[in-house]
Amino acid sequence: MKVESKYAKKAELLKALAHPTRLCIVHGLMENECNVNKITGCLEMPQSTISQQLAILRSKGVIEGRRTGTEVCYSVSNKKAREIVSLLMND
Amino acid sequence: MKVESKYAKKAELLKALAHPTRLCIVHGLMENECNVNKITGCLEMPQSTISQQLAILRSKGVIEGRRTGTEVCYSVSNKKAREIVSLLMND
DNA sequence: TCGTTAAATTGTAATATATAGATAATAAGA
DNA sequence: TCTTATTATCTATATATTACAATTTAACGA
Repeated sequence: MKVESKYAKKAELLKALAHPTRLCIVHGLMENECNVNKITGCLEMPQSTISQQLAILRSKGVIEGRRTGTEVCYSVSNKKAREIVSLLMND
Repeated sequence: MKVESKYAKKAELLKALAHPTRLCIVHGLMENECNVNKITGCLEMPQSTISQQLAILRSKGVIEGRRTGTEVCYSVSNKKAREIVSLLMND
């Protein structure tokens, strides 16, 4: 792989996490998986905004959701993301 | 500290690193400190572009430079940034 | 003081990202 | 099928980021 694209790829993951709302979502999901509704309540933002941030995290492979009925339960599926957030938030 | 601002602050660090050029610079500086000129040669970009990225990293406290004569030697001054980049790049 | 080298700053156009309201899709239950 | 709950998508707008050329600043030696 070319050097540039290696860094580009890695930077993509950081970029996915480099936003207060998304960081908060991922950190929250690391402790307990939950649905968009709960997150929405927590973050005091319109549902569409949260849903859009979840879509970004999903598209970058950071999280994944499984649907049960009308709800979607999200969890952090990316190990590297998990490690980075732990490292970043521990203190 | 408010929860939002905690995440905002942490996200700032990630944002500083979340760019291919900046990530490359920091990773490079972790192995050997060097001046802007060398980095410029490495990355094949105009000097002003590199200098701008260095300014961003500096302003976020990721790196610091000490001047010797006409040159400025940069090094990674932020421990957390160092750890994140190691974690991110190791594989 | 001039000229040279190295680096920082500034101006600006192109591009990307964030946000929120409105609307659509999906699933379940009456 | 109609209604409700939950989540996703569309669209418009505001804001931020990025890249580069041009300019400026800083340090040095002749």
